[in-house]
Amino acid sequence: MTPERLFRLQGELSRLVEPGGALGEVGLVAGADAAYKGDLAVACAASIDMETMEVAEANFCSGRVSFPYIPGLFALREARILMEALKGLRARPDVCIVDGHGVAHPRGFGIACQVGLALDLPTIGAAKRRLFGAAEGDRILGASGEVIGAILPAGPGRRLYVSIGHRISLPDALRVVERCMRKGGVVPLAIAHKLARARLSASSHTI
DNA sequence: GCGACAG
DNA sequence: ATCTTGTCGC
Repeated sequence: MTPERLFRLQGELSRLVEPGGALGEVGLVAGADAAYKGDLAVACAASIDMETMEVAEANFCSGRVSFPYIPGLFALREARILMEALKGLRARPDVCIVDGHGVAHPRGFGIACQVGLALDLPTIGAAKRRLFGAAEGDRILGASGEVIGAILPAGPGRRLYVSIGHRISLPDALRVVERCMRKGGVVPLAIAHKLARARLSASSHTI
């Protein structure tokens, strides 16, 4: 599998992304993230109650990762383990926020798209740094004259790049993310991040 | 040729 | 992302 083949595949798959879909009432919003120690990875899917912003359920998946981190191919490293963590949740969340980009990607198919498409789940990509596209004004991320995402202020000197993953519109994605915003960042992602790191630490301390 | 480059 | 001390800001 050459890099060129992977690039072409991402481009083809990007056409399967559903940039809309009716996102009804959101009761559970999941956050998906992973922590690493060498090639050992622990992923956490944290389901958050949209009303209280409290953890309703959390599921983990640990394993070895073989693919290295390459900008643009992040999904090949982390999508599988994130999906396993998500599939293990007893209650299927209404939408999932993934730590990474959605369509704001060189080939329009970031990790949020891949996870959403594979699980047939509405997903949102939320990244702390830009990968593709250019800021158009203060709040819009665009490319080739198209809006590919939004830029949200996220604390002193910090920004959040939001783009759709699958089966959701950008306005709906923004509505969900903004409701999840706190001082510490995006609650579902912050929780998933914290729990993944805690689980990783606990497992590595086991003899 | 040079810079950019999710986690 | 992860490895890590002191340090700047509220």
